[in-house]
Amino acid sequence: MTDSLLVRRSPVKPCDCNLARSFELIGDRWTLLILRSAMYGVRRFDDFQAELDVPRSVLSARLAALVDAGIMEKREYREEGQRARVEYPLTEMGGELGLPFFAMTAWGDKWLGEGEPHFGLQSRANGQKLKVMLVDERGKPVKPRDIQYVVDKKVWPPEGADKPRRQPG
Amino acid sequence: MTDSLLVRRSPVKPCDCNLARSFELIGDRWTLLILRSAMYGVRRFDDFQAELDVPRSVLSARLAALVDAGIMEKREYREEGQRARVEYPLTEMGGELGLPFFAMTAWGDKWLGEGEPHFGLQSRANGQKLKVMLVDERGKPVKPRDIQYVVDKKVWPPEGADKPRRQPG
DNA sequence: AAGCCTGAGTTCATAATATGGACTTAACTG
DNA sequence: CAGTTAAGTCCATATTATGAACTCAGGCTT
Repeated sequence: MTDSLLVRRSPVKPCDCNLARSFELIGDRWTLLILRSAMYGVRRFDDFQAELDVPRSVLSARLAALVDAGIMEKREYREEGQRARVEYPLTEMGGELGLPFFAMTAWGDKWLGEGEPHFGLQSRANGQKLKVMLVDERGKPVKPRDIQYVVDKKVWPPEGADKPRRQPG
Repeated sequence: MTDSLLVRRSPVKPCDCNLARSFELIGDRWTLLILRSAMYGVRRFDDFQAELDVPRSVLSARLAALVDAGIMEKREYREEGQRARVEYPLTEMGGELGLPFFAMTAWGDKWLGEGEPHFGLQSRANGQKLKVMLVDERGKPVKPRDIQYVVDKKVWPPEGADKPRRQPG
């Protein structure tokens, strides 16, 4: 009965890892906070600036990087009888960060929250609360104990070794 | 038929937001990469250092912060006939970042990946691939169109306004 | 027309962090 | 006893962030 295997390297090198790549793109405090606001619908330079109190020069650089990455779009728009303005809406790519962000919100609610969380999701159809889960191909929820990592079609860590100490979920 | 409402502030102030709080704790490139490796089972100082090529002084500071936050634990252990060593396993709190990280991985696979992803999850019981989804209280998957934001028990954005341009999922 | 306001930035001097390499310390090992 | 390994610390330099002030264009007011 060994204690759990000593894992000395990740099975996916950081440079081949889409999680690591994502973090390269958006894994920085201001970028994440900008995206949080964007997810709620904020779109204008000065509104991001006022809400987050981010230095204007940093905001400018971060928005440019997000546009460059395809996560936001820079767009001119014109309200009735107003001059043209700039807005930064999320693209489809950016919008789909909603799921990881909501999973992260749930984590924060559980581990950092005081009292009831302010924010949640519900079904428009029946008002039921929604949560993020791991499901199998039939849509059936899976228990944490039943989860295995797979790397390049092989179970990981290799046979004989214990499973990693922690599993998602 | 107005164009979508101009949202000028998030409905949850950053300082009251558990998502923003999470980002304060772990929203930094090295911290995220350290946690990625930790999720795969890496636990030792030099192994994090070698895998990520992170400056030792930065690694030291980040690990201390993660321990302080309760996300990792600093622990002495001793292998058979070896001297005592230090390891940094994830706590339960840290392990539960698996779900948001996996959601993020799926996003990266879709939008940044080239070719087939290297990493996935499967059911131990039947080998089925697993994915992250939004489900209602009965465990039924929900379509993106059917999702509403709720802030302090009220639907948001307020009635009359359009929904935010993008929805999670 | 002159001056004011607003949104969306840019510029720049200073402050805070990161970086990389060398150094330290405490067990073991041959 | 000298060498090695793991887990750090220390420090000079380089990079990035910060905050305040400035720019610029279009529209509004009188």
